[in-house]
Amino acid sequence: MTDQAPPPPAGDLPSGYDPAAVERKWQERWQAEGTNSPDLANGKDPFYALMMFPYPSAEGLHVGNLFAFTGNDIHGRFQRLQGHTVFQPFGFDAFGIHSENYAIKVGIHPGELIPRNIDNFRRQVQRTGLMVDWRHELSTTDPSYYKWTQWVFLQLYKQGLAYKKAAAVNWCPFDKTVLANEQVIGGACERCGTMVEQRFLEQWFFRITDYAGRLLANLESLDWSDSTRTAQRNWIGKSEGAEIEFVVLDVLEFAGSATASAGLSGEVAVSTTKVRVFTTRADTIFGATYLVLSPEHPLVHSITSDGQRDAVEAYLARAAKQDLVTRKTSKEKTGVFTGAYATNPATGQPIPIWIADYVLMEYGTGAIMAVPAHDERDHEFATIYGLPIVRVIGGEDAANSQIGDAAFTDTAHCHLVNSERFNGLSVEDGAAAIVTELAARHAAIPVVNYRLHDWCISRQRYWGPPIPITYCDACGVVPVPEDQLPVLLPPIDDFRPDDSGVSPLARHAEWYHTTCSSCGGPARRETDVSDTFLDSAWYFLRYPSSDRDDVAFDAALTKRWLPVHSYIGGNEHAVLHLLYSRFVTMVLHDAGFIDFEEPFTRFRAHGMIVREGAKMSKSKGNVVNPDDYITQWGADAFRTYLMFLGPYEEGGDFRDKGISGVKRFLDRLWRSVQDARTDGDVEPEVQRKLHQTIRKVGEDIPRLSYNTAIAAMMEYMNTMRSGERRPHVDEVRPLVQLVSPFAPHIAEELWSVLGHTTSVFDAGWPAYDPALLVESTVTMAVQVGGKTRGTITLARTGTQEDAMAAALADPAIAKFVTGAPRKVIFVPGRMLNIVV
RNA sequence: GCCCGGGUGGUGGAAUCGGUAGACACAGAGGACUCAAAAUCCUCCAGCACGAGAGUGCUAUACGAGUUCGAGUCUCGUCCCGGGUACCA
Repeated sequence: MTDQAPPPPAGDLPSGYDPAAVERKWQERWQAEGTNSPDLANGKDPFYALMMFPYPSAEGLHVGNLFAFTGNDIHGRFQRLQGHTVFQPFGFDAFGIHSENYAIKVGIHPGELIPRNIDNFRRQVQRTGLMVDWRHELSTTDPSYYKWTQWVFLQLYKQGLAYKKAAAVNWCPFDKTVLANEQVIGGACERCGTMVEQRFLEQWFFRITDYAGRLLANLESLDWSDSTRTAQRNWIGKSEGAEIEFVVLDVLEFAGSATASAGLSGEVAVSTTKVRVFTTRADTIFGATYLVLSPEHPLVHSITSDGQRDAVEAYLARAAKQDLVTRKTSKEKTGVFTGAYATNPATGQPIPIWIADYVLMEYGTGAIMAVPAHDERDHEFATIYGLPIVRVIGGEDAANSQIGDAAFTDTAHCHLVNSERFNGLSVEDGAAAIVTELAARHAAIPVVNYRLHDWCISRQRYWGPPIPITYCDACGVVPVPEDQLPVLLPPIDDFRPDDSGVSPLARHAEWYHTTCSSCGGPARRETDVSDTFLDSAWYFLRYPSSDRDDVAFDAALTKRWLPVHSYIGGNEHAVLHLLYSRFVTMVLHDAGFIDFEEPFTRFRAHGMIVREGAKMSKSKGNVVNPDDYITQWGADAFRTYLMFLGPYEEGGDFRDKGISGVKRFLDRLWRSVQDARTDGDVEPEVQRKLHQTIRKVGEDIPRLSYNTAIAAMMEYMNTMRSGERRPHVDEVRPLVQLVSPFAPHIAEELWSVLGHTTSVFDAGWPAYDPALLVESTVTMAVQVGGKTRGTITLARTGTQEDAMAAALADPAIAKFVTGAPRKVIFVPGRMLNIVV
């Protein structure tokens, strides 16, 4: 192992502090006394402190997991010290392709592997001393959990929000499996390197797009990290524009002259075929010189002219074979002419209709009006294929210049040109006026489009909850009745995917063939399992009710504990997990199961930790193993160090030697309690610093500013123990309380040494006295002409005159005051600036 | 490309409202204690210049402008690093 923790402080515990013994003792006691298990039904002031549950990998807990959990634990413990009943549950997100692929690799069934991994994770988390209520532990792979995941599916189905449609998936012909987008590297399968193809398979989808508007609008009122809200906003991608109809010209009468657009007029009949396009730039319609359809567009075959048919078919075949990732990332523009024309409704002129794969079927209408003068992609395409480029937007001083090598995409302070009666209008007014006029002719309609797609939840895989649907020849699609849940995942020895493109579940004949719950006749089970994102889209609802087998979640408990008061997790889930959770919550709200529609009142994203400036990875061999550090330094020191190494929401740099500073602090705390005296009085200077520290730590923790809270406690320690000073017990006791969220075991131990018989976490939070915070004199900076030249000490209530007198009395300052001050700026208690 | 973060000593990082830049800690140097070491405690620790010294001056928060009595903090432009996203019409 290259990632050895540095040696622990040598010697034989000079301070008497033995973290291993202390931590074992208190973990056992918490367990025995149920310290971390709140009374969910009656506890006052509920506070639900949730962290994102982990995927239990075989490698064990990553230090990044612990960083996340510890930050949540500190926040939860602090809330408890403020008088809340805090519920901090823990669970495992253990279904999915990662587990399955790993199981295939090592040749052990996931049903055997996962419980092992979970045991190891639980052991590691427990060692860390999190205030977790283990009575409510859950695993998504447990039938008593996924029974209710299937129930959630049925609720969406009942609401008409689950439907089936054919959709493209990545298919590796060698591995005979469906791949997620992230498993396709440069068009090839990440495992075997075979070029990936696309296949169309029937898949189950959730209509999350129906909720796009609400998911977007609610973001405004959520107390979430701004970066997370922005990411969601961008992902939903609202864009306002218009759908415009272009009537296709009937060219049958002159097959063979497909390229001669000049010869079109007068000889063509107007057909009833119309192409609908979506555009956000209706103002540029006079510059729309051609249309482009996506290769999958339904009109492609019917409008293609005989002369172009071979070329079009060839293009479609090539597009169909290409994998999804390559198609979406490749920037080269390719396309083919259909031979058909449509009338530009603004100019009345015929324009050619092309097919190109840069137009995506799943967005908008799958067709665009191309304006090469003002859109980069259209410009590139038009340049390659020699299509006309007509400028219709003028800038402030470039109104008449030609379009050169690049599209002109500015809109601010621009106006329409070459657009007949719309000339001179601003971009915004022009778009509105054109849409209004086309709408009057029934050729356009204002439309809002979202980038967000419906959520594909089908996985042609083994390791997931079966989708609770059956197919009956007589009754069609029949959902499994709720009282027949769960549909158990059958044990299958060979769970590898095969060439068929359907889930391995289809090979289990006994399971696959069932009876129709509606007519009693023969039926077949749906063989797809659901996406792991569905498992995690509702788990927060399950935690408080995890011991209930008759309902997914108890109504009263849910009302009491949800929405989640505080949710902490990584920004890598900023979009999908959080969005899906919000969606499922909204649906359950609309179905009347819960009375809130947003699951997480407050969300904060934590940062990432790196090690010695480099990202941690197995291949670099620089992964921090929490077990090593906890063994050598103790969980308390490890937790506190993780929180000290940088701002929690930004992450930090784990430097191996840094932990010694935190350990020294805990050693010093230990000795301070042993050395504390009960005679005499507290010292006013120390007392003031104490009260300042209580305030600072109490303000920093809710802001997740853990690193500065720890620094403040260290500062206080330096004051209290300055020069081996023997502290008064009243100076030490509150510090034990302040430290307790960070280093809970040592705090409990010292709290009991100080004579308390109950948990420090039931002792409340120390109060500070505002009157004791202020000092009678203040040190103020004195500037001359804006440059700091010295300081003066002044009574707190000192006036500007006092300050001036004191400043001028100091020759080091006075020497810069060369003449009568032109201006004096005085900020009471802070600074004085003399401008000469 | 676009969208978010970020850039401060040898290092990780402080500076909450525009008001003494570098808290706290690591590393380093020196000292006390000790036969010695460890542990502990104390002192020093941005750069440059001048000074025997106490000290004094100047320059410093990626770079360049700007606003202001005063900018790490606000505005504009540029560069670099990290994360997310990818032809979204």
